[in-house]
Amino acid sequence: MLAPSTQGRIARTIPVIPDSASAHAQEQANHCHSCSLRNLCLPTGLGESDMAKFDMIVGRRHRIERDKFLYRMNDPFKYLYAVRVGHFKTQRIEDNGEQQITGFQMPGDLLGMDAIAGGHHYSDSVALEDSEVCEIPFSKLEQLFADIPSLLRHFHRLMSHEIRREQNIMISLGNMRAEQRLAVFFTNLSSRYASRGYSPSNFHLRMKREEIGNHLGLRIESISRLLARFQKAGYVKVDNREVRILDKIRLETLAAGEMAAC
Amino acid sequence: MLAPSTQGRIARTIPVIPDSASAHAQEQANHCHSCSLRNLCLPTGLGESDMAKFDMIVGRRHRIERDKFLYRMNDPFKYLYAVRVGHFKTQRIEDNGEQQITGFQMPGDLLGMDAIAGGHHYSDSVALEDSEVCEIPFSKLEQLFADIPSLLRHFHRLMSHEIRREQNIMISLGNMRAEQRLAVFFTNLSSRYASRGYSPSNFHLRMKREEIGNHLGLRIESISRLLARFQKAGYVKVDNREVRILDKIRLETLAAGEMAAC
DNA sequence: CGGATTCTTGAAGTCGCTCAACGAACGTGG
DNA sequence: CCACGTTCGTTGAGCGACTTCAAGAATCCG
Repeated sequence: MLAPSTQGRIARTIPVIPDSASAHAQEQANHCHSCSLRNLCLPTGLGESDMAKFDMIVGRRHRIERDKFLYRMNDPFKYLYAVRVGHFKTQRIEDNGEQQITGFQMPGDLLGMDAIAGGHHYSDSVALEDSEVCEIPFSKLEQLFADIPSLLRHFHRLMSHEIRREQNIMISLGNMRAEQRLAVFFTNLSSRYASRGYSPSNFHLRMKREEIGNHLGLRIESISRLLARFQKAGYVKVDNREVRILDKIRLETLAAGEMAAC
Repeated sequence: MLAPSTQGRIARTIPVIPDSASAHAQEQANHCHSCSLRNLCLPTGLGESDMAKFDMIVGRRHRIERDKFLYRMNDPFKYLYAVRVGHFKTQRIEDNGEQQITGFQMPGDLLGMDAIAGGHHYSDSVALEDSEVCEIPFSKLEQLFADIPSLLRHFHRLMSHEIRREQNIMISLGNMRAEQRLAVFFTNLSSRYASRGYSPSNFHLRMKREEIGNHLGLRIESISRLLARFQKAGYVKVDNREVRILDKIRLETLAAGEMAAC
């Protein structure tokens, strides 16, 4: 059954992935064709035989514990990674300590594309919970592009999509009020969960308030106050990191730039 | 002679490109191998014969008048464009009127990569002065990738580089004070002109104050005030749109996050 | 020249930040 | 299982950076 909702009271350390999907991932660990993410991930749209070829080059599946790094800035670049289970954040930390979380990744998302330009990773990737990734050797991927034009085409779409995603964040950071930024953040999370078969109205935040704030260019106190206001206004119900979207329409209106009445 | 500096008092409508380069572009309009931008542009690093192949697929060179659109959001995507002469801005305008200038492009920069994902352009591209672009049919480019692996590799580097560029803007918008953002903007412009053989310390702003402000998430009045402060502090000399960087070190210190003394 | 656009400067206002204190949840070790 | 230190989150009061509003100066360009 698709569209399992994230569960209610789960201790933080346990990956909040529906048991069925999680078990599924364990059992059929090594083949894209049986992976539930094959319609989101890099091999999307490949035929049977091409997907098998792709499968051949995919390296080991790695488990990354919570708070551990998948890669660090300036690490040599050899692999792209596809998130299989769990959540990650990518961040850049400047010499002077300035930090920006550039994105949150969930199953099906591809990590490491910003490393291609320089041969070294350009950001850190940190697991927000115990997670798993598929390791994709980039040089082998490049060889495969010659064989499978549709794989190349999809890869370009993914990179282009990443550029778009970042443009959207630029709009958020450059143009929007705090309230609107947070509304956009929630609607975005919601639709990403929806396209992965999870509940769009009922999910668990894998990141701290501080990380949300950093990503949105706001302080932790602002996030806290905004959540309180959203809740008071009846847009959402927030219990610790458990979020229930109560008024999707109003939230989307906020995200579109309409000011809140309160 | 390389490193020509931009010139002093030039009317706005005239492209502020050194005469020699401009004439060069006119005369040898249709071949990458004689283009002064071949070390920045898409065919960078190709050998003679591969560059000739690439040259074959490059379509017409277009002239775009100031304030005219190279493409508009939602236009069907057929071509990437390489800036040959002049400057552009790319912007996204949301339904509610929110606008964000996502970048300023100069000769050698590649335009339109955000369109690959959806088959339609995701932003507007507007000429800031009378400009010229080379039109690169994307479907032919894709075919060529099979022939010229090094072209594909460089294309990936360019897309990855675009992702990095936008991450840097995210840091600017999310983490930095107004002062620091402007300093970063200037040092960035400076180094881009330097890598194109222009003076890094003496250049003409092709964009309005308002456009700088929009790009940096600030109001036009803030830009104006900051420029006045920078000038008073002796970091730069600003005469209308003519900029001379007087204290490169201090400006870079500001850009790195050190607060100004004033 | 003269209207329109762009830019500058000042004064007042506001949104989000800083600082501070407290409370809740976690998780490690007894 | 509870105790206790630590991390994380909430709330309030005051402040400051940037915005908004407004007016005027400079520049552009037909």
